Amino acid sequence: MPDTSAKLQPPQDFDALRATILERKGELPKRLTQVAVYALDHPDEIAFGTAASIALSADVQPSTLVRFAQHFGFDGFSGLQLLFRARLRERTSSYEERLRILEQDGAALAESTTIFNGFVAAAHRSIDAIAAAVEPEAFERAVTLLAGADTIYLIAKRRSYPISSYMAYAFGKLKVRCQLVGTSAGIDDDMLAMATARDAAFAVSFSPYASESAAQARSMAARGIPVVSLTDSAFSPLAECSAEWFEVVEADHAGFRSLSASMAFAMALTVSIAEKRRRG
Amino acid sequence: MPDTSAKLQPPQDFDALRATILERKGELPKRLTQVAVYALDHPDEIAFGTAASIALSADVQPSTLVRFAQHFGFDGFSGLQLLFRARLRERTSSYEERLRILEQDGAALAESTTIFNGFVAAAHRSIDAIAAAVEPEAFERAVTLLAGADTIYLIAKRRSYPISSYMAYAFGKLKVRCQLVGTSAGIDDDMLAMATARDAAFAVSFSPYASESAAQARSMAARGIPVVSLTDSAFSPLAECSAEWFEVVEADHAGFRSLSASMAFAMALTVSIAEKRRRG
DNA sequence: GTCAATCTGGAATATTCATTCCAACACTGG
DNA sequence: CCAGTGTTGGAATGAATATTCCAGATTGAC
Repeated sequence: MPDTSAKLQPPQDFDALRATILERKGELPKRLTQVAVYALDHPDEIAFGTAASIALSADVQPSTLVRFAQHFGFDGFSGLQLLFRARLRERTSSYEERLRILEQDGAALAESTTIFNGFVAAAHRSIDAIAAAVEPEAFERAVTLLAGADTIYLIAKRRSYPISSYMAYAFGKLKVRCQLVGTSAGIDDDMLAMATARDAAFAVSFSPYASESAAQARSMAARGIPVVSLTDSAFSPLAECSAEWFEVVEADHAGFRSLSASMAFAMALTVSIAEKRRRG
Repeated sequence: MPDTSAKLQPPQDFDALRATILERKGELPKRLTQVAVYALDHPDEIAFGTAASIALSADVQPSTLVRFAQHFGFDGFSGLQLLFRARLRERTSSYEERLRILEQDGAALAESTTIFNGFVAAAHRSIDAIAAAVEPEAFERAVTLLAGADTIYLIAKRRSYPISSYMAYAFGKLKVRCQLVGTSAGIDDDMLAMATARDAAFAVSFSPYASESAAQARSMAARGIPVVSLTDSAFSPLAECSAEWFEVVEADHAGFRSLSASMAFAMALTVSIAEKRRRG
């Protein structure tokens, strides 16, 4: 029994284990690396699951889990699992602590922490708001409309641009044809001129509205190309020329809005469209 | 078999169980009361322990635990234990409980609605996860580091690009000098070559990692330019070459991840940096 | 291309665990 | 004091689980 790997002292707490794993990740065989990645990325699963269930979702054999544990000096998988459970017990208490701090609001906290907590809270609120504001029927209509289009034109400038750019990326992966409008200067209008009534457009614009986006959406609508839009007010210039439009009010922190809710909406729309196409 | 105690419907979540226990506490026999008290006082023990170990520390027999569970309509002790475990998982996100219901009753709804609800739930979970994962001290260090830089280089490709593009927009509004890397092909490396040790970089990359981003971050680090990064795993190539790095695990819905949490983080970082600069 | 060393998958095994069962016990009402 | 009903402890059981083992596959060196 050449106990080369038998560290007599297995790590005593989760942080030590984590450090050891990261340190030795280079010299690990393939399957053990796979376990290492899974373990650090899904610690909760390790804590709660059984060897069999974890093995399944990490796509390895149960025996590999045992080997992995033994490689780091544990008796078996169970010993390693104990550390993951201990971590969970401690973390929940520290998380509750954090929530308490968040509530009592920090005179004592670093300003960055206050800002961070503020954006986290704002994101939560925004997402709640959009969940309440979007009517399932309207969403379904929008999906049907866009799924039926030959090419989907994505119109967004400035602050909205990250949303359309992410949609363009996702559509690419999902093999849905789309055109991202607003990239390089100049060619936008030429691109839009090629759109036909068999296409459709999705426009995003928040106050203060980029006049260009509104103008482009209007001209599309005038040519019989249906427009779906995401905006932040019923008075938005986009609303009036859209076949369907959705209102998302991103909660702000200190006057700055994040895009968390819009991003969730955009992804839901993107995936729904792809799914509807796939089904015929 | 007088199944007087056989509630056909056992409590479905921890709060319901807790309520039921408290309600019926008076009419419980001695040993079962003992278990009830122990269970509500040491929920974590119930979640992780084995029937034997719990019995030992609650000073009852294992069989009593089973009887206790059955008394409340469960099949056996294991069924009850599941609730305690679920609670521990979901304590991280109080939203999840509410939203899980949204997710699971999708049969009657249009598919697009299910997808939408799924992304809303995933966004909530992601944001909770990042709130728990980001240490205030590390965040403050990252802010200080980036606020002290002459120019902030933003490195991100593909799926991460919307994040850096939004940061670039916000930095522009906030009058913080930055360079967005990854726009047009070719000039990226020339741009990065101009960076000096007085600058800093912020890199974002999620699995599957764009090798370009990692290489650029590494080369920056090698030239003494501090790198802060946002990524989704401790094994990310970004983690090892960063002065500070943050882990955000975006919850996924049907395999697709949105960027809600990353967006909130990015905004918090951006605004914090600007704020720190403004104050000197 | 061959060999040795290491790694991997999956069946076989040993252990641990929850559960059941029954005899002994403690209350309660007559 | 005596049934009768409900409760309790602890051993027996059977299921689930972690662990071990070995043959086959893979990798790396020469």
